[in-house]
Amino acid sequence: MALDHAILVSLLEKPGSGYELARRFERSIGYFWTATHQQIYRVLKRMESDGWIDVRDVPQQGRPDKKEYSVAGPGRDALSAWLGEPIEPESVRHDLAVKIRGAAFDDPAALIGEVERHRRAHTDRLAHYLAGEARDFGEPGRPFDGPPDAERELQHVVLRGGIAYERMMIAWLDDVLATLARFEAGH
Amino acid sequence: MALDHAILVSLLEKPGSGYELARRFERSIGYFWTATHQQIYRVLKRMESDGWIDVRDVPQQGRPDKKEYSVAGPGRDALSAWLGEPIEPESVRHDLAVKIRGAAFDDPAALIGEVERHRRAHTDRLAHYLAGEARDFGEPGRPFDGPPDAERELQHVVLRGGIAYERMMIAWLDDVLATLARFEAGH
DNA sequence: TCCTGCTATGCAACGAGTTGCATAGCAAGG
DNA sequence: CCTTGCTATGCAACTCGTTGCATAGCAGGA
Repeated sequence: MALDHAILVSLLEKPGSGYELARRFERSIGYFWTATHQQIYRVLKRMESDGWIDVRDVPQQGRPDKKEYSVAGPGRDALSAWLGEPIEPESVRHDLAVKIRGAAFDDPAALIGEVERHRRAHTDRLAHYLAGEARDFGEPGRPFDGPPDAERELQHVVLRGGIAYERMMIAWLDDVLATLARFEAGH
Repeated sequence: MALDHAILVSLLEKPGSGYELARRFERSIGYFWTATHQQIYRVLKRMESDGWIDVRDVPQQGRPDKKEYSVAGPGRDALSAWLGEPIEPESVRHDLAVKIRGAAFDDPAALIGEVERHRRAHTDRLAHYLAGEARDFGEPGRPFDGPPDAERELQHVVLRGGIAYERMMIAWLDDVLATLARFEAGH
């Protein structure tokens, strides 16, 4: 179970509250891991009582206080141990693929709108990734020729993975649309 | 929740027992949906008591009897209704991406072996898909120019999606390996 | 003033998914 | 004969993930 580890990594990149983590899981981390605030608060509570993370009460003005979490020694060790052990290739769950195969027993053409909707979601996300890449990793921001920064480089390669995934999906959804079009009424 | 619907689609493609379904979920269906025999038996029981599927006891020689399930009217209706309603784009969970970003706080080069292992798993799966494509959708098996068979065409487009996914993953893992190599000891 | 909306945290209940274990018949090999 | 292994089905316990709801302070607009 990697939610623990996803949270640890995020807190190592930058300490923050449960709420802030939930927001990150809607953005950057959300590109490869989803979690609701409920899961996050529950895991934070458990990791704190296990001594994996430290809490610090931060009073704020103009908004409610927050608890800022940061990774403690045991948390770092747990992450390190997890990094060292092999994980299984992810188990896949593509609702849309189920729908496409199921469409053979219904009206295939009726699925076109749904597929187009998904295609839009993927082009939107691709645009979002590309904007993020230009902002955070664009040439202008890197005029110095210092030593490579591991954190930055590794974030970039993960983002490139997201970009490759979205491009692949868009191309495939075009393939799906072309296939569905062949079954349109009258043919 | 689409496990119900994945099972319905599979039973429409071909009626079978819980055990046979479990095997399909290790093969063709498993390319886009995973499920253990426990989940399958549980769902079959519920769908049967809801009248979505019919059972038929099939005595066998040389092996235990089996219960063969097939889709009944209400099951077909339920599938049809589900096909008609929009679904959310899948939520992603990539353990490997978490590990890669986490590696910045450990030894990045130590991840190389793990990434290579995943790369091998993906090349194996790609080879498997391509063999299946050649077997089931190769030119020799389609010398007739009749009307397009929806079931077959849609299975093929889903398989092409799997192939595109594996190719994308292999290319990305090469990118990851090149990135990790830059952090190797001494650099 | 009241309503809406954002930050911030949390409980309780439920449903889905995982893991360990159990049974039972039959085949094949040592 | 005994063990291993495959087909075939299932229970029980547990963990993980989702959903609905609740609280509470403060900001901004109608």
